[in-house]
Amino acid sequence: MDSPKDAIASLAPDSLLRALEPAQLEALLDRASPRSLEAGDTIIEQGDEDGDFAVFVLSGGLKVSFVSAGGREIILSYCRPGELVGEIALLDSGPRTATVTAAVTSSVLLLPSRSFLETLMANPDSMVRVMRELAQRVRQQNLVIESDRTFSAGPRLALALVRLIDREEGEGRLLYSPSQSDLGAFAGLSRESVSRLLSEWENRGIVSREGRELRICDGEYLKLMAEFGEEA
Amino acid sequence: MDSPKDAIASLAPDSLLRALEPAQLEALLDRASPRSLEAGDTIIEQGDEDGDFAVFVLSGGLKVSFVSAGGREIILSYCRPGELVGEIALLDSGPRTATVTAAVTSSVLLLPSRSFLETLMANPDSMVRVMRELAQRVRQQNLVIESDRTFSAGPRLALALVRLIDREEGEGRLLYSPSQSDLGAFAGLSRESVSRLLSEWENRGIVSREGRELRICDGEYLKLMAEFGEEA
DNA sequence: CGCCCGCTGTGACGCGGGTCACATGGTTAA
DNA sequence: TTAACCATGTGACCCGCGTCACAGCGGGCG
Repeated sequence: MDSPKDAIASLAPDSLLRALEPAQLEALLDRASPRSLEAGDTIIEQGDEDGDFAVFVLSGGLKVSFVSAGGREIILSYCRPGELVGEIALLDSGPRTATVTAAVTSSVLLLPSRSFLETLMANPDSMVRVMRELAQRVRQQNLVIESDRTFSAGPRLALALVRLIDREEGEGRLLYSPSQSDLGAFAGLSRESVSRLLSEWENRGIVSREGRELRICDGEYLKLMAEFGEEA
Repeated sequence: MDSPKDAIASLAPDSLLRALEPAQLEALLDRASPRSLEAGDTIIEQGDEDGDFAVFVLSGGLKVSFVSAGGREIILSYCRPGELVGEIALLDSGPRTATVTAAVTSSVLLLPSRSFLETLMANPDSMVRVMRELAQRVRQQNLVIESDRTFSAGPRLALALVRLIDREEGEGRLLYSPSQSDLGAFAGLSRESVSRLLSEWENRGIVSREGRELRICDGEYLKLMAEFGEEA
């Protein structure tokens, strides 16, 4: 069987829900609704006022994005199994500011606001974990702001790719197969620039493409570029 | 007298430390060190490994910044009284990624990691507040990323100014008197662009300058520009 | 006083990358 | 098959803003 509990057990040991006491986990799962998503399915929509739940990723991967004032899509992050999404609107009870869609077939757990907060309050340890996750997110965003402001197109795309590398699958596989438009929205570039950069990198042997699949050949190089800029 | 406790009492009612039980506050203050800062004094340095304390702003204002890979300064935010800074390194026990200096004469409270966390754990309510503050920060950063990516120089500078408006002092006063370089580092612009924009806005009556002091005349206009772009 | 240093204004120049336009190829539906 | 659609390649153009260079101006200090 593939009950939520099994899925949780297979996650990283420091993942949020694994921090809970069995009894509390049980109680939380009782009130949570599991849900399966096909690639492209939307689970949270930008602008929703009644965002009374957080989403916990059991398997697959979610894409967090919003459309900016200019009408362009901006992809903020991709969430992996074990991560929590949508808890921000829940914490400050504001409206949803981003849309969350499945990047690939995924299964998630919808945690209703009330029971989620209750469980947290009853388990300070897990609260520290949530705070830690928020802290990481702030750090990650600082990186993106730095990258946006100080680097040219190459390093920015490099950062986007590095953030997409699948840490489970070996050999430079990505979390999913993004279109060039997606990469652009993630890196803050136009689709055309992405296309030109990828061609160049393919020639240099940094990435390769088999069909529509993108493979990272020299991840180290990309990491250096993302951190230090064009000529590392 | 102006003991920390008095200072705290004068802060916004939803501020973090005011959430504590009197006994807990007492205990925390016992282990905290108050500190006075002159404008320009540094209290946290980017790269510090032993960042075992958070900083609570009692009065004045702090500037949070770091120097990017390109050597340019990036200003992430300005902290007002009642806000907490430097808790991120503490939560995930990473190194300090930003430098914190006093923008004006300020008084702060240094909260040692241990007692801070202990107090939080003992008071779930205050933990929720910290989470809320982190959530706000994430939202704010999303805004900055959006602004960086979709807007030209004008709206970006507008956002920087809006973020600097002093909500206490009426009449478009700023938190402090930033140099054009500071504004550039905050908005992600060159010093020269800031200069040109401010001149233009002064002609249009949107801002005014008395000496080195910058005054916001039409804050609403700036807010619109920051949110929707050049021609609002 | 004269000197230096930091902040500020302004012109000229160059280039990175966004935008537009169009071609190609692969995939689905009629 | 043809048509429609989408993702992708690529060239040409253009303009915003960063960079460089320099000038004026306080203000502090020896």
